[in-house]
Amino acid sequence: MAYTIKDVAKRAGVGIATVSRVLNESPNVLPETRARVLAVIDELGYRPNHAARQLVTAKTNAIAIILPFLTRPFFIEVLRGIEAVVANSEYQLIIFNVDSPEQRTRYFNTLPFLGRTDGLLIVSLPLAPPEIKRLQAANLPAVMIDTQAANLPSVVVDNVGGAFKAVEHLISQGHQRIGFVSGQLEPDLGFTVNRDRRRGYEAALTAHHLPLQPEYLRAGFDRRDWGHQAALELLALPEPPSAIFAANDDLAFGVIDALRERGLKVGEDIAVVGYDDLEMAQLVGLTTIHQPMEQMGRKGAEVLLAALNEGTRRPTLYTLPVDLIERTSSSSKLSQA
Amino acid sequence: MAYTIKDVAKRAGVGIATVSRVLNESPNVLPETRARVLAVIDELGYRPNHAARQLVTAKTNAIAIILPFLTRPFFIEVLRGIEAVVANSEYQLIIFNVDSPEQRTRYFNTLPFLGRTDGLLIVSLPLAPPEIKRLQAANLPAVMIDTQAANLPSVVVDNVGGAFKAVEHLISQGHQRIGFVSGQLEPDLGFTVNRDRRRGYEAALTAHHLPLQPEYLRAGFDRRDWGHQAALELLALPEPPSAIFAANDDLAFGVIDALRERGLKVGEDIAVVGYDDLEMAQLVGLTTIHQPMEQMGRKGAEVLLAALNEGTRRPTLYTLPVDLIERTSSSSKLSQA
DNA sequence: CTGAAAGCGCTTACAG
DNA sequence: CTGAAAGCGCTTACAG
Repeated sequence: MAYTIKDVAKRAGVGIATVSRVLNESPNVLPETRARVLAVIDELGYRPNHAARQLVTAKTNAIAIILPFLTRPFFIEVLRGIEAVVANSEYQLIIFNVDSPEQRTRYFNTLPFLGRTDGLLIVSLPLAPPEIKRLQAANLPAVMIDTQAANLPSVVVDNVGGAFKAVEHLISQGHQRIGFVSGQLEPDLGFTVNRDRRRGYEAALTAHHLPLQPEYLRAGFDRRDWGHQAALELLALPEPPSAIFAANDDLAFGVIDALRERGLKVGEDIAVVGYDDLEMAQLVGLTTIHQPMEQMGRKGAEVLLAALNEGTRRPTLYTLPVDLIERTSSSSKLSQA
Repeated sequence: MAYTIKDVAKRAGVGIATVSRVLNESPNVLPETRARVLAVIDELGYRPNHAARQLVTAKTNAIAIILPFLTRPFFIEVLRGIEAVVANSEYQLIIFNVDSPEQRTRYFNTLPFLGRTDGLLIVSLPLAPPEIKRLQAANLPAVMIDTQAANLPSVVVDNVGGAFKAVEHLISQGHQRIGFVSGQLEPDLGFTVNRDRRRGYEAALTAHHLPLQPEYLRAGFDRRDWGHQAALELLALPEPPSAIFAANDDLAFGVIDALRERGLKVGEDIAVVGYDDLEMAQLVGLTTIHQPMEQMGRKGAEVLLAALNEGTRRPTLYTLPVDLIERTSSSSKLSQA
């Protein structure tokens, strides 16, 4: 078996309390004692047992991140930001992927992270009031990212405002008939992105005195093939839109695919704007709304670590800005038609 | 504070050992006793303390995954496969991202996961003999994914064979001058992919009696912009290649960008083949080698869990197959030129 | 500055 | 089938 604190103490000729003090960098140790202990630790390759330490300190030195759809680029970027911050701390990162509503419910009912982590980072998953209560009862610091809860610090982006910017951009290019393609408005996991972005879409139209046309709204699924299908449906309309705003880049890629299939030149015959600014958006020349995804992760992790280290736990709302990135998919030469 | 096993025992009118037996599903408990204990557990919302359990059982119920470059699609896909398998087990997944050689060295020297995890999944990072020895000394089961170690179970794909397939495909389309764009052949972290794929490239040329032309080899960095630059360099050659094999899709995207900038039609004027079959490859019409990335993750996790649960720990090598996916970037109409 | 002792919350022989 | 007791490897008052 591995060496224990007793082995070190015996070999260094001190008590285990002294070894513990050296380990925990207590100032109350004579320099020569410390040196002797450190030498033995080094010699033996001793490493303190985490479980024992946890048991007595009631600290795990781990934080958990709970996120849906691990493979979607958005979440990956957020994860990357989180990881970067956590890696520079003393904490370890435990990951929980929640893909289905059942899984989600099970998680927040059993709180499997309880007692295994000192804090929680919840990405994009809205929490129901009883779930929030349960978290707080467990006294587990939590930070929400890309979603918010009344009593918890939350890091969000302005989805309504971003969508507004996107649609206003199309209007400024002369478009009057603008379709909106999105995922479900009331999805299983309770996301509000699609709804928020639609609100921005509607607000922009209204602000510019354009009519809201129900047939231009295509809410379906958060999948590229839905973007494809929705675009075909829009094109089949008696009066098809001259521009399409997709609630995320992935949908936009599906839209673009469909338009090309129909022989339309994106950015010339019809304009497309996405949302996310995935890496691929640049390659495709997609005008889109850039979200600071990695920065959301960083910010969330920083807020959590601050709460953990300094005990600051005010339920602040951090809203990160979004920007319109203009590319060729919405170039203006067509629009004045 | 949270309830402890003592609270449950007292309230149920039994000893703590009996509560423990119920918790651990020992058969030696009278059904009515069990029922009473379970009722109290439920009533109190009691949850056993992990640290205490770990301390006495010396099991953490966690496994760690160590991977580089968390955001690269390849690793994400592997991670996804791992997560899917681990989520269905009793284990939790701790993630360590290792991006720099210094970080890498530090990790394998300090083994920060030691005592925090029951097993290790190492993705793509080759281990030096002393590092392997250290792992084995720590008696920590480990499985290698996309890299191999002599004494450890390893899940790999046939990179040499995949590259061979890719180049042979180009040759079959009539190409004789085939460039090769890759990342560093001897990268800091010790990856061997680029080298392996180049070996496949060379083997295919040799097998078909084509000359190896040093000026067609462009080894630089694993970044899209290098693909871009390398392509420009190849085009500037007195006798530029008629086809380019890129060691991964991301490089291929850079290559394609450059070709388009130069006014070349990919798949007509010049052929391009990538490696990885990223989601984006389909959108771009890139012919490429498909790797079962998620499956590699699954397989690795399964092997590790088997080792953990059943104690099977034979150092088996699992080689997963790769396939050529033909798309428009290498369509044959040009090649007979 | 340092050591002996108590205690963290469990599991597991050992008796019965 | 069940309970009292020992022990896992630490940290932390408490004395000195």
